[in-house]
Amino acid sequence: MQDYLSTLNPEQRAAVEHTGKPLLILAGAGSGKTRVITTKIAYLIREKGYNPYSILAVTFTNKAAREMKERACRIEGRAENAMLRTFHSFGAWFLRRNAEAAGLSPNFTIYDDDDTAALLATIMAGAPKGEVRAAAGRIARAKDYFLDPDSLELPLVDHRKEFRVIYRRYEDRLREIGNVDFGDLIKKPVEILRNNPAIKARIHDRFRVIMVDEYQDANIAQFELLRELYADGAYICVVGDDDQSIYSFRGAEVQNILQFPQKFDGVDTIRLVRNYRSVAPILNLAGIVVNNNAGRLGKELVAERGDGKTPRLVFVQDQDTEAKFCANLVERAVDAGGAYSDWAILYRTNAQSLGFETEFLRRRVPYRVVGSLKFYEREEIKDALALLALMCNPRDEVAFRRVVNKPVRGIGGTTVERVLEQASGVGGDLLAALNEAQTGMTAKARQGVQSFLTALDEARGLLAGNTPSDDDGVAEADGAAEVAEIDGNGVAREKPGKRDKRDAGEKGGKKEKPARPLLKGAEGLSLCVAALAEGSGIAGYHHANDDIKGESRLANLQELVNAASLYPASADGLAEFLEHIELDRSIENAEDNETDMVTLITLHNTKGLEFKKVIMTGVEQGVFPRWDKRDAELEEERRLFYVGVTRAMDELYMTCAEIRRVWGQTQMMEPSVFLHEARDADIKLIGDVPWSWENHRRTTG
DNA sequence: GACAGTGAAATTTTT
DNA sequence: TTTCACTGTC
Repeated sequence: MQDYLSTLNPEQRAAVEHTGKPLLILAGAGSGKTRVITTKIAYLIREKGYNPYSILAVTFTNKAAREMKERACRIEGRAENAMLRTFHSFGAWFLRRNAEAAGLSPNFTIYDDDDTAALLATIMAGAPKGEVRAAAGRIARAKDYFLDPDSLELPLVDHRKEFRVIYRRYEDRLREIGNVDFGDLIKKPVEILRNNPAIKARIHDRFRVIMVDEYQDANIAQFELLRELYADGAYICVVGDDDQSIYSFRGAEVQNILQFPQKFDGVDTIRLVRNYRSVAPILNLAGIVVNNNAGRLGKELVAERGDGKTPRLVFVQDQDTEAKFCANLVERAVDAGGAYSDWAILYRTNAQSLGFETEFLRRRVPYRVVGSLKFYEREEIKDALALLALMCNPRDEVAFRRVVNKPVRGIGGTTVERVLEQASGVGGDLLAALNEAQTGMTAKARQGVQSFLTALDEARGLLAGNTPSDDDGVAEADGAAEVAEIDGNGVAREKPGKRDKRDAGEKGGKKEKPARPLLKGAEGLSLCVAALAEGSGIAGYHHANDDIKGESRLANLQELVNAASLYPASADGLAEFLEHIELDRSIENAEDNETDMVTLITLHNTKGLEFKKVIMTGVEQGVFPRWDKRDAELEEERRLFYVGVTRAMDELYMTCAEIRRVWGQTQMMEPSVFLHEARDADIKLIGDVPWSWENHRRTTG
């Protein structure tokens, strides 16, 4: 009758049916972890009578969250109402509903790492960009570890006493602006729950089941959040694999999973060690290498698939040979009836993808590069998003600075600083301050300010429930501005030219460019986005750049406009759109999944994925692991090796080059220490085995 | 504010 | 080698 349970193995089934005490599921690679979680959600609803509404399951990636929801719903439709989110998306959800308790307005927007660095740059005026970035990183790390500017442990992140000051000032500025950064999405909810018993009681009342996927990647702040969310009598279940912890450099704390049994009362532990993904020799190799790590919980995976092809270690001359070898291998397999999508090329650093791309392009081997799509990091997209953010929150200093004089409208640094100063008089509203600051400006600057404010106003007017404000004497300034623009400066040709273009659109004069291309066919929120991009001049500015450099920035803006059409044209819709973009930057390329292509991917990005055939490239000392890795960091690299190897289902190849060009210099390479550690595994050597490898074998083996 | 020229630096990065 | 941040000039 419960046939959805009958396909589980005994341990999986025990994990699914477990209730009561806190549960730690140690799930090795390929042991059916996602299956267990999704089945468990269905089971709790169907068999244990839990209201789906009372179930919270958190993951780290949006992709994982989506997949979990989809799979859980396939087993039990009511899972639709369970809350399956990423940690950060849950934090944002919680924070919007309890913004007041954190001294925030619910219309806050979320600063990404770039925004954070931009804000910090205004605090660390004059500091080199690298230093600002580093400090921004340490602030993020401090928040990962749940440390305040006045925490005693802050020196563990940065021992310099200036850091405390900088962190404090950063926090103060962020509060004044009324926005949050990624770290706040976790840290603030913890603080709210600690300081507001009523809110905490409400949350405890609601969430009776808490589940966490990839628990080995949780940081301290996330652990604290779980602790606050967890109510007496509720059920908590975390799933993870200490051997796959590869993000400690970003604050993930392996101790969370290692210490879980000590941190919660009466924890039950279930190990999932049957691997259904890889053939035995691959799993054996992975196990032998990761066994060199100390401080593991320790588990031996069992290859349910049994024996299979022996992993190959391929010695190649250099990186060009390496790329050719990969292309050959793939082509030969495809000629024999295989698919391109069976294959994945793994590398340690993004820079290594270039060689493969060049070779694959030349050979017409179809490929996709995972994770390199930086759509939301593009200048034009960030500009448009800053305009939208400013509309959402007129106190957003970072957004304001970014777009106030782009395109150039005569608002220089001095004016910007003056406006920021004045803004404190109008509750931090930078647009109001800008409007007021016009009195001291040249007519030209005033014209620029007017068109900027008008554009924002018009776009806001396109949101339901808003009408453009019709005050401020916008009309009066126009006449004077016209005059000023003409007698403005020596670049006589440029200014009138721009005006011509604008007029041409309306009068149908010049045909080459439609005046407001983005507005065509826009609907929903995209109408607002398009109007803002056009009206602010950002679209025109980047279109001009396209003409010169042959880029496709206008097309990218068009993409953004299209994406917005899914949201309602309202203030809430806008906030939702911005939040979605901040929290989920993965671009779902529907074609990618359907087209037959080789996957090029960094080792880090492969977690959670599997491929029939994997080529792990650049397995050389200095590249993987990098030179500077020792102790704990070396162990993390080793886990990365483990993750890479265990992605492979049927075939694994590892390539090791004799020489490699690094930053234009040719270097002699040595096989990775991980390969030496693997030498007791069954591996087939291919190519010219280097002297050092044989030598090492003789002396140690 | 846009440019050319110079010199130093160069991971991984779920959110 | 490439990329970028910084500097000085127009």
